[in-house]
Amino acid sequence: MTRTAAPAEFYKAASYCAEESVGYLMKRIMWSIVSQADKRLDAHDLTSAQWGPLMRLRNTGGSTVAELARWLNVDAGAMTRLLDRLEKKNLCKRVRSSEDRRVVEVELTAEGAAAIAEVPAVLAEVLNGHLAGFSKTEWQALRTYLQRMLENGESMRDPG
Amino acid sequence: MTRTAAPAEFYKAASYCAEESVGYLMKRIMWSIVSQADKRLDAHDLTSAQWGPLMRLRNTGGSTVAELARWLNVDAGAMTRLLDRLEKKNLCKRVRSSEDRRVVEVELTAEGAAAIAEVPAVLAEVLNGHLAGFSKTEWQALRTYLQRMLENGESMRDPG
DNA sequence: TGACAATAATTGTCTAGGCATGTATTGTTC
DNA sequence: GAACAATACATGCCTAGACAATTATTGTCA
Repeated sequence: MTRTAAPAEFYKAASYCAEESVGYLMKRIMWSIVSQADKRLDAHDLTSAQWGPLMRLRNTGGSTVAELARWLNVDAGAMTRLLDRLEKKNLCKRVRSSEDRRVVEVELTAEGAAAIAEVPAVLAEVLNGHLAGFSKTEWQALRTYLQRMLENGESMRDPG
Repeated sequence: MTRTAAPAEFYKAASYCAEESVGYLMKRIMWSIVSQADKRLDAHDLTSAQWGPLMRLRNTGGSTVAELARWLNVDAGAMTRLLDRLEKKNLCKRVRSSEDRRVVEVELTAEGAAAIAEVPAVLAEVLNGHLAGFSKTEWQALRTYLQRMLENGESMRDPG
């Protein structure tokens, strides 16, 4: 049973200022990363919401609607409709499972695989660009900090 | 004229893995922060998209549609419709400017101010929770890293 | 086995954002 | 002052996500 650290006291209600919070900072960094990745990928007619599930399909070699929705942290209904759009563009294919007839298996088509071929290179380039000037030590420190924030968030959600 | 640092090479196209990237980490932290703030605020019938402009109005003591859209990094059309919804709930009020008849000035109503009264406390609490166990030095280092990433993103966007 | 819960996928309805277009107003330039 | 660009706001149409309800199927347990 791990003892959870007490919350920090860096931010106070009375003097709270959005511009100075790590939340707003991260939000702006995400805007920057997503918009730059989108700009480099829009020739492929793929939106930032669309290459997410396609990449997941590529990495896992096939998945299901529910698993994709969980991994991308979106509603199952939203995933159904996103897959509708992807399937209409022939980027993925849905097949009803024979073992469990509730689930629908999703796989990447050849066209879908071609569409995301450049995604890893673009993401790597954009991330590396945002980390320009970082030493390896600094990069690792940043990842450790982020990992700790994520774990703190999880223990806030679960009954502490 | 500041010399821009060369992009880092932490991520490579061939071995790119979403789970290990700082981008996916930050995305998950933002999910965690937003969902926990929303959970603590939903009694007030305010969505995460709605307290943003209201807080900005509170901090600036009034603004315009375009300024709000710029600050929140959204489309002016989206802002118009968001303000439609907020105005329908009597949380803000729009008045055509008399100096420049193109602009519409937006102000917080008393009801709107009441609705966001607890937002700063909730945001401070959620952020502090995610920073549990951080020393002041670590928090400052994190902020510096994030600030540098943001600046890197800006110099990628502008002609380098 | 039969009742009941749990899970998977879908659909309807809402909020929400992006992009293109339209309209009114203001600034600029000749 | 008239033509033109620029700006502010609004609207239409699309993608997208959240929530609730529905249906089909599977698992569980008395």
